[in-house]
Amino acid sequence: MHIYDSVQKKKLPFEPIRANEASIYVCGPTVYDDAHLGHARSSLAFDLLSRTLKAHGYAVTMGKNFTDIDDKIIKKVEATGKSIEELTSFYITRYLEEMAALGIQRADIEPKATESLDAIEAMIQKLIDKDYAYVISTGDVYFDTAKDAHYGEISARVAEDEESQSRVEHTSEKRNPKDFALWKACKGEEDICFDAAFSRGRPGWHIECSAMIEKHFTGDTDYSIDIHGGGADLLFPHHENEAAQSRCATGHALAKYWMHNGFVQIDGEKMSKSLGNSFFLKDALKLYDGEVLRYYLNSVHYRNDFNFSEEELHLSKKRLDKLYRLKKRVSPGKASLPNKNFKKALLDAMGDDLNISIALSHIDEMIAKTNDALDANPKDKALKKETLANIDFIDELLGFGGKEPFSYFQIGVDTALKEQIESLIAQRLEAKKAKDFARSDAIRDEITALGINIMDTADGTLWEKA
RNA sequence: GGAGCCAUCGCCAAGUUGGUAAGGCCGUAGAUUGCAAAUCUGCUAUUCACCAGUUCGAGUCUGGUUGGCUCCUCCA
Repeated sequence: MHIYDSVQKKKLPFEPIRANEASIYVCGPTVYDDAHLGHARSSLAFDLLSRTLKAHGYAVTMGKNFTDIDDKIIKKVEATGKSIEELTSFYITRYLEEMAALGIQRADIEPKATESLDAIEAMIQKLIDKDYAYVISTGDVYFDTAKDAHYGEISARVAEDEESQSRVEHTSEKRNPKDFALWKACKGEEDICFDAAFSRGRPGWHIECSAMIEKHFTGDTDYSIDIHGGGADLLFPHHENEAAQSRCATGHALAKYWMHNGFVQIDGEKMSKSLGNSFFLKDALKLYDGEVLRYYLNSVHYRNDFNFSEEELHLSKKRLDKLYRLKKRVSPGKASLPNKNFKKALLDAMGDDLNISIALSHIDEMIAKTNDALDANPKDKALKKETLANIDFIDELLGFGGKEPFSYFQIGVDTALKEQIESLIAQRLEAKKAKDFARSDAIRDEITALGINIMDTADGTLWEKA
């Protein structure tokens, strides 16, 4: 299996620290607001990575944090009058629910910053002791980038360029403009802060991840974890700083491989709060089924930017529908074993840095071939069982196709409507039997007007929501 | 101003070490159907933003041009 390392900028064979094991840590959200499609894409990308590694036989340990202490959270606390606990646990719960709707498997370790303060304080203290960090008069603690010879290697940033044209304003007693805060001392008495040896305050953003990884993963190996993931915007400064802290504190590298997912864009621009073009996941899930969203958001390679459009989403659903129509055709029944070649083709495609496009094309090919064979021999039981197993495997590896096929096509149809449809179909059948095609077509129009498509098959009339 | 990514059919989108353009949607012709729908089959880029170069051979390598995006501030 190969993955693309965004530090070395090339595809590398995946050789984990420990044979047959894979540890992944992904930067999770700062929980001060609802998740948007961009969060979904990142989660989806690393869910796919985790599933792929598992299918390739690795025992995966996935860690994903929640940043639950931060300026933005504090602002929101002040604005809403809610407690920080109340606020963050609300968004964490919602985040987990929404991700579950997308079929994302829960991480094995889900640390929160506020529950990792001991590890954070310990790591900062270690950096101070080793003289990689310094405390200024306000009590803030900064990382001294000049002391780290390897600083800049993660994001491949030239050391000289930052000063003159940087958009960052530097004030304070920082020794170097690139130095970043490990700990921010509290300023007012009302501030939300915690006691630490160096000052009363709260952790900087970057140190959290390093400390949590250190706490939950690190052993006495050359790297703390195998793969560190996150959005492409985290490469600098977040991951650069994480790597520096961990390297200097622990004496070994943070991650063996770094993977970054591309952005979700709206009309060709990055979706972000500041541009005001965010599409919240909760709103998307009101309009579309989570599985359809998952299929759509995963249909483009994780490293590419993803231009979201509702039109494309609908087209994408058509492709998923075909899989479920096939499933309908081979259901109900018991799955046997997936076709060996098919399974291998999917594993190979996904094993090549998650080449989802190739995987999907194999699925489409399998669908066409199976339909063809079923047209020729509708009672091929062995094929039906194998097909069910193929679809089970798709669900395991890619996370779609797992629903009961009849219910998939009835999402959003209530019981009353369902009864109405079935009654109309029965009436139409009567008309057809009497060869009263004018009437049967009129009934079909009536059904269509309800937003339902029907199709006559050898097994009777089937219907699905348009 | 600095750093990087990207540009493939009407649309979405693959394309390891250069070897003669996957797949899906749409469209179209046909099989099937009372008609549809669904399903299947055929057709649909001599060409990969543009220019020049290396090569027997380039979408794939090199240089340049144009256009788009991202990072350098919180950000998935």
